[in-house]
Amino acid sequence: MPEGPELHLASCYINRVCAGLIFSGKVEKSKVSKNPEVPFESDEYLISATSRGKEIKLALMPLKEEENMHPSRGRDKAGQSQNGPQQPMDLVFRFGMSGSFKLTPEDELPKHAHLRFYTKESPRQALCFTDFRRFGRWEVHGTWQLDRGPCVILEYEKFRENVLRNLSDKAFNRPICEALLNQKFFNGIGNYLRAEILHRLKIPPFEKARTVLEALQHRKQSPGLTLSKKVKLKRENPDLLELCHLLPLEVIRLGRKGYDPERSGNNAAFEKWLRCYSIPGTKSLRDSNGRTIWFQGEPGPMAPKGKKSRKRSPKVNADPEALGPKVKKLASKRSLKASTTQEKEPKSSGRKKGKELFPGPENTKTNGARKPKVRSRRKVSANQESPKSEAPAAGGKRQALAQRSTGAATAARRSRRVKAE
DNA sequence: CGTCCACGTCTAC
DNA sequence: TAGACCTGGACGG
Repeated sequence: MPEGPELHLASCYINRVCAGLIFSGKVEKSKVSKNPEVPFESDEYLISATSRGKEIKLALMPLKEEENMHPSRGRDKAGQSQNGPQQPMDLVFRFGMSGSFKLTPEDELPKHAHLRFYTKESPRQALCFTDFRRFGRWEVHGTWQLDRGPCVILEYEKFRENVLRNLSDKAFNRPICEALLNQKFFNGIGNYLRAEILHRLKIPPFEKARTVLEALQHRKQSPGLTLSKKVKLKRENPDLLELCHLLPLEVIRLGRKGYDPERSGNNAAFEKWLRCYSIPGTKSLRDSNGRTIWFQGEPGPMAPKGKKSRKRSPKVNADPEALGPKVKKLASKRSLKASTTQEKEPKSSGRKKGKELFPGPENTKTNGARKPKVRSRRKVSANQESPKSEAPAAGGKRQALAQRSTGAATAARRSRRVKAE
C-alpha cells in the first residue's frame, strides 16, 4: 500500500469504517511481530486516523473515564499499577513495503494481521494492521518522525518552502531522482511517484537536484499576460514541486483502485494512470541506493557510469484499438525483469544494488530486452489462516547472508523457515 | 526448484 | 554505503 497516497487513503478508510464503531478490550499483537506491544485497554473507545506523508497516526480515545481499569476487573497483572482510567493513546505507523489497514469480521482475520483492535458489539469485527513483509513499524505514544518533512499532500505550502529554503542542504547534491526519495524533504514520495513526477516534466532523473530546484526559486514572470492567463498557465504547467502534490492527489482520486497488490490483476485503473513506472517501453536504471528508477529519454549527467539503461520491451500484442496517443494499453502483467538495466553476468553470485560489475563492453545482442512473457498464472488464493499460526521466520539467528545468497543458502533458509504464517 | 524483484526504511561497519 | 529485514509472485530451467 505504501506511498503517500496509499497512507492517506488508509487514514480515510479507517475514519470511514470506524465512524460510529465502538471498540473494546485490549489491543492484540501477533507473536511474530517485533513491534512493541500496545498497552491499551478500554471498555469503550473510538479510533480515528490522520496521515502525514508516509506515516499514519491512530488515535485511541476512551469514551468514558471511569469503567476501564476498574480494579475488580483484575487487569493489573504484572504489577501494572491500577492507576486511573485509560488515557487516550496515539500510535504512529509506517507501512514499510506492504502495510495496510483492514476491518474484517473477528472470525475472518486476514493473514499477517499484526495488530488488532476489536469492536465491542457482536458480531465482533477487528481493525487489523496487516503487513506480510513486516517492514512496517508502529510506535506507542508515537509522534510524527522528527526528521520527516511536511506532507506533500496535506502541507503543500510548507513542503514547498522547506525545499526551496534549504537548497544548500547536501541532500540536493544528489541526483533529483534520489533527492525525491528523501523523506526529510519529500515526505510521501516513493518509487512510483518519483518516476511519474520526473516523467511528466521530462526531467532526466540523474540531473542534479539543486540544478533542477534552483530554477523554481523564483517563479517566472510573464509580464505581458493578464492575471487569468497567468493562472491558467500555471495550472496547466505545474512545476516539479507542484507535481509532488498534484500527482498524489490524482492517485487519491483513483481511490481504492490505486496501488493495491491485494487485488493484483485488478489494478487496471492504477496501471492506466501510470505513464512511466514499470511500463513496457520505458528505461530503467538502479540509483545509488539500488532502487530502480524508470524514465524515458536521457538519464542525465549524474547517471551511474558503466550502466546502460535498457528499455523494457514493448507489449507485443497490442490491441490495435488501444494505440491512441492516450490510451496505450499496458501489459496486464508487467514483467519487471524484462526491462532491467544491465545484463547480468551469467551467474556472478553476488549482485546487489547498483554495484554490478561491468564485465566488459555491452554486448548488445545477447542482452537485455527479454520479452516479458505474459504468462498468466493462476493465482493461488491465499486463504485466511489464523494469524496465531504465524511462526517466527528463521528461529533465532536470522539469515546472516546477503540476500543475494547462493542456492544452497537459499535452500537452507527456506527449509528453516517454518511454513505457516 | 531456484532466482530475481517488489509501493521502505534502519543500522552497523 | 552495504546489508538486514521479510514474504511471495513471476519467471526460467
